[in-house]
Amino acid sequence: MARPIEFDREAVLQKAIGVFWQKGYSATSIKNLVEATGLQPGSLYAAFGDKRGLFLAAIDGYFEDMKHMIFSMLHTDQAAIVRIETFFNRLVSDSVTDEHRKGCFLVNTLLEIPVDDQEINSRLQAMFGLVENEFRDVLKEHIASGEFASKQSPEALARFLIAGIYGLRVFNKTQPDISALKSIVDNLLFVLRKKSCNDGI
Amino acid sequence: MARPIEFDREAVLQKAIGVFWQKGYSATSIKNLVEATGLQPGSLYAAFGDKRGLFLAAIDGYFEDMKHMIFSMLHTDQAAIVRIETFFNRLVSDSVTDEHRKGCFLVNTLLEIPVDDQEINSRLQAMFGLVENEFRDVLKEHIASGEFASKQSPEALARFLIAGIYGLRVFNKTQPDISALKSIVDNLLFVLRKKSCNDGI
DNA sequence: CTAATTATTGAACATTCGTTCAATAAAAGC
DNA sequence: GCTTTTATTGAACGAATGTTCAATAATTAG
Repeated sequence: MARPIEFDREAVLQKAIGVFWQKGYSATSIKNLVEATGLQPGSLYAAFGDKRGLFLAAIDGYFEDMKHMIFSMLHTDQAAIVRIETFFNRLVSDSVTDEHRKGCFLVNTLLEIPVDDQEINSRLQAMFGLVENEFRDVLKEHIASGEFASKQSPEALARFLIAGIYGLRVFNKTQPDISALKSIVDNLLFVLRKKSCNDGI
Repeated sequence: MARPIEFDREAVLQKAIGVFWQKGYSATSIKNLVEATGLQPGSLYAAFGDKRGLFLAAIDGYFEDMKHMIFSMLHTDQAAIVRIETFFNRLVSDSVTDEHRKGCFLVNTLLEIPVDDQEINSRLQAMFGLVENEFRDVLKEHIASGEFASKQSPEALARFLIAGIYGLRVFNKTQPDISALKSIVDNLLFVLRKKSCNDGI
């Protein structure tokens, strides 16, 4: 019935994610996106509305990828604590591997976008909330396993791990040192390891 | 001999810090700075060179203020662990007080500026390194006090606390909740509290 | 008061920004 | 083959960007 779309929307989106991830929203120009995607401005606007629309799509696309990675690590038949360890080990190895040290696109965005931008911030909040709930569920299992006795709620522990993820991502920006990151992870997970001993707080 | 400068350089710098802090480097325009400082472009350029020069001065000015606050809390006659507790309690109360949730200007900048900007990143690295060393010294005292027995080095523990600060600052962007922040701090400081028990890592 | 020096002003500069749209190209229906 | 529909192109738009500089104002030295 009409001329078909020539480009692969998903491929274009991945290119856009790469640019926004590396440069941030404000520092990314349409010219940058045109060059990276190979699309002309008109096609970009027809497909995504405007720069902000493309950015929102980039955030969503990134989170979709991230969600799959996280789920694949947290939903295995291993012990709960092992799954969490796996997650953090992967976070460390990914951090040192990333040569451009881009960190987490969502964390970067969270700090770049002003808090009064409700559209973006409520999205980010929902995304981080979803990850937090994933950890909470795994921590429930961990507690139920009897390997770990604490008065703390799985919710509080999940928030602690989420803050730990943030800390690692930012730390990697200043000191991309694998042994430093590993020792931070060790201290983070220490809180989840001992049977008693940790209720004096 | 000549016409004297009318404005207060320090006051202008503080205004500029406020704008850069709230909006970030890229999203801040000269117009924003002109409006905030009350200076005309020409005066701004005469005093600070260019936008980047003003930004660098803003970073330096912010760190100077921050350094004084940190030093005042970490150099008291209280026990080492109490000083660290004081620091984190202050961090939490400041976080929830900050109605614009601007977080830490330096952390925001760290995530905004690409890693290949050596001039800015080496400054930030030096600044965070200085804070890390402050914590390391207090942690040395803490270990020496005998209140805490661990195989871990004060350096590793300092890195852990620094990552904890990062984590708290980012966490506050998504969930500015005082009890959540407090529980994160509790878990952070738990690592420094028990005498033995924490060397199984 | 005059001359010299420097600060302040704000209009003007060349770019770059995000965005639009008429012209063109490519497909499908008849 | 012709019409219809939609995708692609890329030049063009006004607005905003960071920066400059000639004109003006304010001060001191002599």
